[in-house]
Amino acid sequence: MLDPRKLHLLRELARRGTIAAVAEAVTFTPSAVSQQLSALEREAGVPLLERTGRTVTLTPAGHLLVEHAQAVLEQLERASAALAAVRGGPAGPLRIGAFPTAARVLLPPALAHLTGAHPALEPRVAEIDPADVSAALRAGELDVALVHEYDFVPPVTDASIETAPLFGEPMYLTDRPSVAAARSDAWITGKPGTLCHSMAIRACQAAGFEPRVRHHVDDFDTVLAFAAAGLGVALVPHLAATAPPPGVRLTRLPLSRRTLAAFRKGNGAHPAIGAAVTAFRTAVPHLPL
Amino acid sequence: MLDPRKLHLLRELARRGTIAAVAEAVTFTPSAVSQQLSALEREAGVPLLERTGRTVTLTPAGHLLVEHAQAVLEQLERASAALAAVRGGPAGPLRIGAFPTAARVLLPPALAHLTGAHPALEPRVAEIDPADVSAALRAGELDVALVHEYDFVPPVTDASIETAPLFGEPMYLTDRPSVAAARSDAWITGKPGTLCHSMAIRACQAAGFEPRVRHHVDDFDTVLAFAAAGLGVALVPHLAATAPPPGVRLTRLPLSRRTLAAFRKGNGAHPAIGAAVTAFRTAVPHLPL
DNA sequence: GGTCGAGCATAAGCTCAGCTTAAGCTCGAA
DNA sequence: TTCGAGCTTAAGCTGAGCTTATGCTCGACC
Repeated sequence: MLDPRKLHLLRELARRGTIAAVAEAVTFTPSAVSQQLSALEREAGVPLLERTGRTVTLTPAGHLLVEHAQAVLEQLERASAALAAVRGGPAGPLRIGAFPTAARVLLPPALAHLTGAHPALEPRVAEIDPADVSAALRAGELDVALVHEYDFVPPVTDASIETAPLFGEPMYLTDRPSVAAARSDAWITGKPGTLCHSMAIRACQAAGFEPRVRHHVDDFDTVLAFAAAGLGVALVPHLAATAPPPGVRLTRLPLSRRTLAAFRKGNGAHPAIGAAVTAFRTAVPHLPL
Repeated sequence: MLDPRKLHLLRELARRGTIAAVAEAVTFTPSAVSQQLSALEREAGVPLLERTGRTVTLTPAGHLLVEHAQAVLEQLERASAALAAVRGGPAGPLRIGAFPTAARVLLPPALAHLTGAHPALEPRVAEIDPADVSAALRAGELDVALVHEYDFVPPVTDASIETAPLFGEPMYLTDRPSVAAARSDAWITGKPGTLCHSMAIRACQAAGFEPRVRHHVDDFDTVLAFAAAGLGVALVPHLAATAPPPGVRLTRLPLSRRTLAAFRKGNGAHPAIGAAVTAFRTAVPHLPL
């Protein structure tokens, strides 16, 4: 019988690319991962990995098995969720990941509602950029996460992750009437690798130019302070722009950002996940949208 | 993460009813099964078994988990079948179960065709009554089995077993024009617990009487010899009635028997299973139906 | 073109999950 | 009341699977 633990390692290898990265994700040594994958290959009776020097890539058979691993792990997740549901209402630790703006604006009322409704639940929040959410969910470091997706930026596209939409909000540009009008300005974006960074780049590309990025700042309050000081222009979401500093003029753009809850596929039936999504949605009407 | 091996034990317990029977099926000691199920309960966090004295029954939560176990094991079976397919054509051992008539009539030409088309395949045949097929398939003692279903007898009804129809044949009654006309005769049926036994009982019940069963004989040649000796009447399928002994008159009834190939759900994509079903079907046209 | 470091595999050793045997408990049947 | 079928618990042993240690390969960098 195929071992789901080994299948999980194979799936992680398919996503992360190196055995070392898989080992880090599951807090094993690379040696252990290597041994497990070798054993899986032996049981499979067909090469799954191609070793070329110091790198390793999946064979077509490997990719095929990853597809099946996905289905198996999803079913196991469903079974666990069903057990959690039969154990009773939401209880125990619930690890929540959130991007900074959500952590500040959405989570306080949501968590108040959540712990009020389910005293046995122990929510634990960690800040995380949406770009890293899929990996953290798959690795079991998080149970549910708040993420956003922008126009121009592909949404979470991971077969093992499921999302539930929460709300949308418009985007604003500082001090210019349109993205095209900021063609020759200095830009303030998020750090490379974050979703906010990609979002700004893609929006400018869609307007026909490559932005000149001068400052990499993740916190939108700081971004607005920079803009107020005339250091550049930036795109900010509504939630971060309810009280702009004096001297910053915001123009609403035909761009939007959607916020979603993400969790492992098959885990949606888990009562704690359901309670969290409900709490998030309950908190949304109180937001200054 | 839930362990599929433990889930398999729970599923077997749901079918077989006692820990001792499960242990016998998987060739463990009852102690090992008991320990594994206790561990599963601990991981599940909810009672799955109810111990009342020396017997054990599944709780509702236990039954729920069995449903999920079924889905998980089916996905694992699919994954294994996909690997077997990617390994190449049908090869290796293939354990085939068959009821006696099929073993004598259908299997010789089917196996000739099978090994001719796939020399790397090593078919191994074991005679088995259709009533025991599901358990043997689930336990992994067989890979594919020939079974039959009669009118009046419910077909294989096991969520973990899948069937592929092969052929149907009419049934015959010895020395009487109809079942109703044999109301007061002595009957020859299969041994209690076999499908042939149930079939005869149900057919008589449908005709409005309870048969007086005097002889329990499984082999249809022997049955016909008994009938020729005037020891009773019997229902025989066409395949067993192509050369009745002198003195036995056969009447074709509006009853039929269907022969099917059975295998574990999810295993249908296994190349050896596919090849076997094809071979069975190829052999059917040569049968004296 | 050496040198360094990142990445993977193998060897050796150790720990613990999971099996067996043995013994005890419970309950229905004779 | 005794016996046996069935489950659990205790104790011990083996092997799967982890770690550490070591060696190999190859691209990057001076």
